[in-house]
Amino acid sequence: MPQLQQATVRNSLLKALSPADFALLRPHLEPMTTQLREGLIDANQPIQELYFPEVGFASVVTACTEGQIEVGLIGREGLVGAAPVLLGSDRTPQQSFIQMSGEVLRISALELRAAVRKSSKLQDVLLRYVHTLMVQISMTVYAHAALNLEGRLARWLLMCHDRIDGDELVLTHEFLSMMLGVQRAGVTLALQNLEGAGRIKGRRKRVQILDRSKLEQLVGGSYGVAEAEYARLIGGA
Amino acid sequence: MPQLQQATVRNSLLKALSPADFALLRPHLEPMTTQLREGLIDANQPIQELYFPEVGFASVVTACTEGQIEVGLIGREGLVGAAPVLLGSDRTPQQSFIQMSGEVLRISALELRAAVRKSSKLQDVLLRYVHTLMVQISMTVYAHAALNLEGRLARWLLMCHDRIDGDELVLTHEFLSMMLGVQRAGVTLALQNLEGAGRIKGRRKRVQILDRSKLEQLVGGSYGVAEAEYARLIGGA
DNA sequence: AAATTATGGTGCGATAGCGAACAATGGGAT
DNA sequence: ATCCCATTGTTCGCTATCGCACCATAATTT
Repeated sequence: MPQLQQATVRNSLLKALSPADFALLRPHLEPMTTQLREGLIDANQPIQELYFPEVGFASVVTACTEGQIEVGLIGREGLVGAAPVLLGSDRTPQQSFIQMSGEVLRISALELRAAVRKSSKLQDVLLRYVHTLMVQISMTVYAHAALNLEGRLARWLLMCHDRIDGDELVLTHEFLSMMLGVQRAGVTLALQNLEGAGRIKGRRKRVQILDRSKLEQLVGGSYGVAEAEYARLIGGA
Repeated sequence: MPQLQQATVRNSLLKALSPADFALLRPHLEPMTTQLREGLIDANQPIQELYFPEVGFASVVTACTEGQIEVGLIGREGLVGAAPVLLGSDRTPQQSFIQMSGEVLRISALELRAAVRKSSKLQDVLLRYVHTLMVQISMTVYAHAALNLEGRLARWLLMCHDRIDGDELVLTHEFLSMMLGVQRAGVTLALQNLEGAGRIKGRRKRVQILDRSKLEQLVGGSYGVAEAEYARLIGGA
């Protein structure tokens, strides 16, 4: 297997590292394909590995009494498992799994911790990423508190769109309903509204993003804040 | 003014520090009384100071288009401003202000950063605290997504109760309604329900906690997770 | 003591989303 | 080509909460 080149990785967190920091991680990055719903981080279990998504993305959810609620989305801009491990906990009550299949670069928690100890610059970048994740989660609170289903759906579509190539998301209404914590029929109606307004185009198992700016009108500012923090602190790709 | 003693501070994050780490911070801690609604951290402004609450607590809110929504609560267990500063951002899109007046120990961001650079053990403790804060915010997402007003109110009361001495909270329905992102009349009804079930006793501008376990029944597991992480990672006080 | 303001209590129509059905449809399997 | 079933579309009554308005009561000021 050819060594990974920083210029060819698609994860923008890895891209943003200094060449020296990337070299620290490179020997320990293992490419891996991911399947829909594949678990990456289990709740309250020691975290053995972290994952830099290259294609596809993962959800971070809180699993509570009934059903799970998504709190964050991590794609090629991030690192799944970063928050607990970088903050010094070997586990977390949250859970992460693949939401859209693709590829990740896996690294053992041990090696990541060692690399971070060697390079404080590396630690700094990753901690700044954790900050953007915290902002994202905070905006998710806002979205649930202030937006109706249609608005939350619009926000979710925008965030997914950022993390894929092209304009077409492959997912079912059922799936969306779980992530947003609402019933499936409600998703169908909300999607129809979005489609009627020319914001998206729905096909079976597919949602095509037609007009991002029209979607952004619905989210009451809950989209874009975390993204701006990322651009400011990590890199403006 | 007498030097602060670690044994007599009430902030449990300061208490949890090693004596050497506390000594690093001590010269820079300035006691300060706080007023209701006093701003501690402004949104998108350089953070000059951080605050260890001693008495009272602060809210972290996301200010968006319309109204602000509370995402977290920081009292004598924590450090206001910890998340952005420890994660390497000099500012944050969120805002923090005093929710219940009292006392804080103020420290300049400059001095805190310097101390953290000198002692990685100090940094580790503070980062673990940031982790617990992240968990708290995640559970706030869950609360908004899965609980009705009564449940969210119960959770909020429990969290406040942890951060005060005694059983009586001084606050108005109006205030609660802003924090929970609902209308004032709804808070009145929810409080009446809680009171009818013997969980609390309401007086004008006052809410007395009568039965914590009955309150915990309403929150669907959204209370306690962050607190358990704190006990596990910082100290079981 | 009277006036004023802040706070809490209550009622009513409107709406969003739930829960639970059932119908229609498209695409993969055989 | 046909069948089957996952997926999507649609409907209906129900409940929580909103938005608004109005009144009651306590605290504060004069």
